[in-house]
Amino acid sequence: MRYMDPAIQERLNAHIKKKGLRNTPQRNVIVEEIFSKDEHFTADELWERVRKTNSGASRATVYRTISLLVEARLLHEIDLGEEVKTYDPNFLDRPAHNHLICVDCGKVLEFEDTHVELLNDCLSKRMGYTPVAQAIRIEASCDQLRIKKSCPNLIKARVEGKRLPRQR
Amino acid sequence: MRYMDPAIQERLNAHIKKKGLRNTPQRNVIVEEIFSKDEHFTADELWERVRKTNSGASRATVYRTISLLVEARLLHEIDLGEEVKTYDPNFLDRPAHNHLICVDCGKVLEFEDTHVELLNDCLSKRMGYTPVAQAIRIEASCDQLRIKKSCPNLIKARVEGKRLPRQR
DNA sequence: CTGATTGCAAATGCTTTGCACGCCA
DNA sequence: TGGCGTGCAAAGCATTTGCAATCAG
Repeated sequence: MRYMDPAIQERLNAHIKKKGLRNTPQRNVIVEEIFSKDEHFTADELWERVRKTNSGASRATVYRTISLLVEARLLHEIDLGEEVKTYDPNFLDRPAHNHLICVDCGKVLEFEDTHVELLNDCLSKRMGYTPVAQAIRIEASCDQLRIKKSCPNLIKARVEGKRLPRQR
Repeated sequence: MRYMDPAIQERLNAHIKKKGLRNTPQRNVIVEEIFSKDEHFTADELWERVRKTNSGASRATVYRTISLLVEARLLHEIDLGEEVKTYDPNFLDRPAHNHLICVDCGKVLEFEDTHVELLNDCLSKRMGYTPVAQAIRIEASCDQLRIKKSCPNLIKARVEGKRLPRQR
């Protein structure tokens, strides 16, 4: 459990003011719910979490708030290779991070790496384009599982009954 | 205009045989349509192209054939940051390519770069995961446009009435 | 007061599916 | 002949939107 970074509230207020929007209790509950954890989520998962707060906020408002936050660049839509859209609330802390997905257990890890910048520079020189943003999804297999034949995440995922990645 | 690589047909036949499936004229028309160009496409764009062949293949069969080809790993779903799914028929030629999207005109360029392999090695050492696949989308601005105030792609895109990227 | 925001339900848009018929092997 | 593949229309599903009521500033 994590408390919401005050910088989020600040930036959101700035956005709201700039756009001539208003403050509402429903929106505040949803924003609080999003940024009180560092978990990735889908719209539906967020709606479930919001519902449990008994704040009365509706599904439509959840969707509208997500759009608002994405527009304000406080929340990012990320590509995890899933069918449904997934959102990531951690870009204020780590603006340049990307995602690694374990093909064995489905666990998502965030990473930052200087090779991404090197790649950007290289493309700039070779292709005549200057990168402004990148979205990298890396699917990888767990070394520990291959070597030791077991991996704590996989065991945990099975115990929790999570849907494991499709096998190839 | 490009002719379809015979290797595609071969691999598709192998997949069909292995799965106990059958050859049909509708499916052949759709496969031919996909691999006769190196263009990325959405299901709906493909359906339009197939319709013009007057082969009588239906929209449902277009969707079913796309699924079949993705499963056979002859076609890849790619992340261009669009709302609708986009498919790329060029992975047999260049299995490790990724995509750069011009934020000015929307043009999509394919690239391969050794830094991606370096990134993979690095993650392997640092995080204990061995990458098996990656999907990289880089958004970049056109240097020529910034320097010369004009870019042939942008002019072309405007003439053709293409929808330009949303401005930020 | 003004108009942004909300909840609800209906609408939307892409994709999948059930079914009966047809066709490949 | 068996059962895979097809077209059609209906269903599914996530997301968006119209509307009237409500509420913030």
